[in-house]
Parts: sequence; C-alpha cells; structure tokens
Amino acid sequence: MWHTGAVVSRAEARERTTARILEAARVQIAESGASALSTRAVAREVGLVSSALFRYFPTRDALLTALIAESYRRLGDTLDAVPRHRSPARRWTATALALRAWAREHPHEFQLIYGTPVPGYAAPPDTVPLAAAVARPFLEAGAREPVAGFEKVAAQMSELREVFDVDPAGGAAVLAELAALLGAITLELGGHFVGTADPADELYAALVARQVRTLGLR
Amino acid sequence: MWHTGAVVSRAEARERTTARILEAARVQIAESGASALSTRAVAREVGLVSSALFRYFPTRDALLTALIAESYRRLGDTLDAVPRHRSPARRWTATALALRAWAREHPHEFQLIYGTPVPGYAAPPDTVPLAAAVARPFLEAGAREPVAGFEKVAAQMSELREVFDVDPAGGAAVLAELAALLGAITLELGGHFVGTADPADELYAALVARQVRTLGLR
DNA sequence: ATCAATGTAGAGCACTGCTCTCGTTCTGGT
DNA sequence: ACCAGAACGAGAGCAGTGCTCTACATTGAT
Repeated sequence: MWHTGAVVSRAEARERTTARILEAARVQIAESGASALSTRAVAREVGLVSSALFRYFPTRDALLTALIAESYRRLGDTLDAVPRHRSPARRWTATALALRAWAREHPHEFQLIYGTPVPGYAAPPDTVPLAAAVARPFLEAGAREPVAGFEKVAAQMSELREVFDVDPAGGAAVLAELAALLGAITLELGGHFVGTADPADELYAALVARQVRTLGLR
Repeated sequence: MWHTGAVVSRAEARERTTARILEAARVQIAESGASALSTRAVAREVGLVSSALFRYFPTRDALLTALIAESYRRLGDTLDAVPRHRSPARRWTATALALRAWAREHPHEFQLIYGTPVPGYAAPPDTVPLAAAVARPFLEAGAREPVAGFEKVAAQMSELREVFDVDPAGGAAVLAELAALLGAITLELGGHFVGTADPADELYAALVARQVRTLGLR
C-alpha cells in the first residue's frame, strides 16, 4: 500500500474497467435486449477503442455469459430476500410473486436467463450452481413432503437430497412447478396471452394457488 | 391457358420465388437458429442478388414474421393430427407428448414461436388465431369441466366459450397447464435441467400425469 | 536499468441489413 | 397495337458489426 489517492494498481484498474464494461453492457441489454448488445457500442460508452474491449472479454459471447451469470445472481438474491413466512404456503406464494415481479421489471435479463439460448451455445457448467440458487427458495418452501407421481423423477435426481435436504419426490414436483411458473411468465412477456388471459395477474394467481394445493402446502 | 410447360405468369413466378425464399430461410433457421438468419445468405441460396430479396420481404423482420407464422401452422397441424382418443385423459397425454416431440425435433422453430421475441417487436395480431390453433387440441381434450380456483380468470376470458365451446374455468386451467408444458420444454431445450432432471422424460411424464389429475380428466 | 507482461490505438477484413439507381421485362388500359 | 407504368433483377454503396493484427506506451518485477 505505497500509493494513495487516485493512483491505483494495475489490477485495480483492470477490475474497475471490467466492472464499467459490465455495467454499460447491462444498461444496453436492459434497453433493447441481448441481440442488440454491441461490443463497439459498449466500448464507446466506456471510452475505449473497439479493439481494447477484447482484452477484457475475448469474445462477445464471453461478455454475454458474464451478464447471464450476473442476472442469475440478481434473481437469486431477489428471491432470497423474500421473507420466510412461517407458513410454507405463504412463502411459496410470496416467492412465486417475487419471481414474476422481477421478470416484469427486468424482462430482458429474464430472457437472458430463460430465453432462447445463443446459437452455438452450450450451457457452461458454472451456471448450474447459479440455477440452483434460483431454485433453492422454491425448494425450501415447497418440497416438504413427497408428492405422489414423482417418485421416478426423484430417483433420477437423488443427489438433490444431499445438497438441499429436501424430500426428493417433493423436490421433483417443485421443479415441475417452477417450470410452470417460468412458462407462464415467458408466455406473458412474449405477449402470448393477448386476447385471452391478458393481463395475466389472475391467471398467475390461480396457478400459484393450484400449486399450493398440489404440493400439499399449508 | 394459352401457355404450357415452363412459361409462367408473373404472379406465379413471384409466388414460387417467395416459396423458395421461405424454404431456404427455414433450412437456415433449422440449422442454426433465428439469430443466424441472413438475408444475404438466403438470397445467395435462392440465386438472387442480395438486394432483390427485399422485393419479396421488405425487411429481415418481415421474413422472420412469415417464418413464425409458418412454424405456428406446422405445430398446430402436428397437434391436430394427434388421434382423438375416446378418453380425454389419453388424448391430453398424447397431445402433450406430441408437443414435446415436435419441440425436440424442431427446437429452433419452437424457439421462434415461444423463445425470446425480437427486439423492437410487438406481437402481430394475425398470430393470435395461430396461437389459438395450437391451444385448441388442448382445450378440446382438457376443458371438460370447470376447475376450482380459475373462476376469476374465466370471467376475464369469457369470449373463449363463444369460440371454442368449452367450459371457461376449465379453459383457463388448461391455459395454465399449457404454459406449464411450454415452460418445461423451454427449460429442457435450454439445458436448464442438466444436473437435475436430465433427460427430462420422467419429469415430463410425471408433469402430464399430474395435469390429468388436476384437470379432472378420465 | 532491463525486460516481459499488460494495455491502448488504429487500420483492416469479412460480413451484415438495407438503400438507391440503373436497365430490362412484363402487364393492363386504351 | 401501342405505350405508360409497374414489377423485377443487378450492382454499387453506406453504415454498422465482431474480431484480428500490428505498432506503440506504460507498468511491475527482477
């Protein structure tokens, strides 16, 4: 720590620039979606020449991947901040509503996670724990007891018990219900409910209530 | 009918070229997704100079929209071809399985319909009947009787009864369950089940079985 | 003081969606 | 039968993209 004031070490400067790049990219995505993310525009925003950006992210996809991870974390944190009601039914409901609210507030980030994957893309393995962080609040709230009909799925994903200490058959059912929530939100964001259940508030509420019954929550 | 053989009217030629463009575009999308669709590449394939293609589709988005409509129709036809079992439960199951099978066979077309919408996009109103054609087989199979908890949604989408002659509260529940199926398929195609319920056959089967119970099908 | 790592700048490549202009070819109305 | 006008293809061109390569500057460790 020789230096004081504005003088920063090389490592620090790199970190800062990386953070500024990520922020500029996130703003761009929030405005017009992932497909509109331009490395050149980001570089301009940050005050770098276009080629310099590639010292920080070797490829556009790498930048996108970093943003995906960031969005995962943000969503996970949001769901984690949902108060732990005593009643599992209430906690499930609150978590499900928080999920939809976040998706509606950050539609492009939601699409970044659950939307169409990029063309050549294969799910990088480091997103698995991030996806688990999103699922955890739902598992904690919903996987109290086994749910009939999900035994075979439970056998397949038996390692779930080790990580989360939940009932496997309940966990499998929770996973299916999480897919249902994400499906409903995807349709809503995509405008697929126009002409039927739009706005989707009532449908979503009815769906969540049905899940509480199906999962045997009280 | 003066002309025989290869001589064709201008209108016919236009139709044929349009069809060839659509086909080449569909092939391109089936191979590498919508984001990889290049008007120039399509034009090359069809044997047109790049600018000539814009005589047929004024913009890349217009071409994409046409492809979306086509995919909608294909999926609708596929679901329509599912045999009408006597038992609603069996028909629901068969239709749901056909949906997943089609999605796995044509993942990019599925994403075209239900994936991330294009950036500036607003759902063109002419896709509404196409979306309805996809929902119809499910409504016919699943919306036999009212489902408790969906009354308020039913009130919202009362016009459904006029078009489809189904119970509104049953129809609303079916819509929610269709969203669940699409959500599960979206997660599967996106690789989100890796590490848990992958392959997703068992999970999907358990989900469908649960739906049959929830909807009160026999 | 030296030297390799790290960074920036800038030119350049191949590609994209799209526009404009130019000739040609066909069509409908008189 | 003619001819204006629409329809169409060819080609050049523009502004933008992701990304690479080379040349030069700065920094940190030796």
